[in-house]
Amino acid sequence: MPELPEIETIRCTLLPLEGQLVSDVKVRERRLRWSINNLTPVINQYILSITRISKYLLINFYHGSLIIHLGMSGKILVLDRCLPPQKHDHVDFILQNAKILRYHDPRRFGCILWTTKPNQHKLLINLGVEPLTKALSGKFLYQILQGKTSLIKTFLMNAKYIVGIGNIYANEVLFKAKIHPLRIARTLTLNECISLCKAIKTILLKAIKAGGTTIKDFKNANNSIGYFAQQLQVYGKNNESCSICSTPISLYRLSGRSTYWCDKCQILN
DNA sequence: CTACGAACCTGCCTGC
DNA sequence: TGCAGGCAGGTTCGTA
Repeated sequence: MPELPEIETIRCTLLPLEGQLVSDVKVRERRLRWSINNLTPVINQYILSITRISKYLLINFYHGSLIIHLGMSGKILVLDRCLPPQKHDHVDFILQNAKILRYHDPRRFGCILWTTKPNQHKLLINLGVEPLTKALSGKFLYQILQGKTSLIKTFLMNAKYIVGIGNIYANEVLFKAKIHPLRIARTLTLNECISLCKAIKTILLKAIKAGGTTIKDFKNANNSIGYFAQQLQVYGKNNESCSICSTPISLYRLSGRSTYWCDKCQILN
């Protein structure tokens, strides 16, 4: 479900929980992507901060952190009081103010892991640059593309190089930069890397401002939808007219992922 | 080392 | 109405 803008949106709606004490944890289903480990260390501990690395949410305590990933279908909700758990409501964190932070994930591709050393955790090391920091520049992008024979869209979605870009935003960013998704990564020119870098930052920031993209069921922790879907130019627009040139948008399945582009605006050299 | 498809799961939608 | 098949916002793993 969620890419960087959606996780960041959820993080912002969770910020009021900073400073709260976790009074109890209820785990109903441990079998996520990895089995949920022992979460009892967070009981009677204060939430110091809630941060994001890549698509991971980190709930930080004095002596460790919860690493939370939402996979494809995960949701986090803050409930004002304890409502009866529904199907796939796998974990509740009960706060001292009686609110509940509830984790819901039908497909169970997500994870919740407690760690005392988040900086050394295997999920968080070996990640690429955060796209909204200065570390990502056109020049840097050009440098890391050298020698890469993968397709540019596949490259953008690989968190080893740049984190946070999933299928929706990879399609949108390439359209904005006028680069064909099937271009071989290393063939991009420096100028194309500069415009691609600019497109990444612009689109991710706009999507965060819009509260994320709700295609089907994305909701933030307050159960509100995001409005970036209204600004999508190609994702999910198969056969609709390109907003720039009216050419019908193309669709191709690239390694299991729907890939959308405008054949006229995005030239394959 | 790189790059790609399969696999992990459930739910929903389409078409027969 | 039922059922098979395809698809879904992510990531890791095995294989070439």
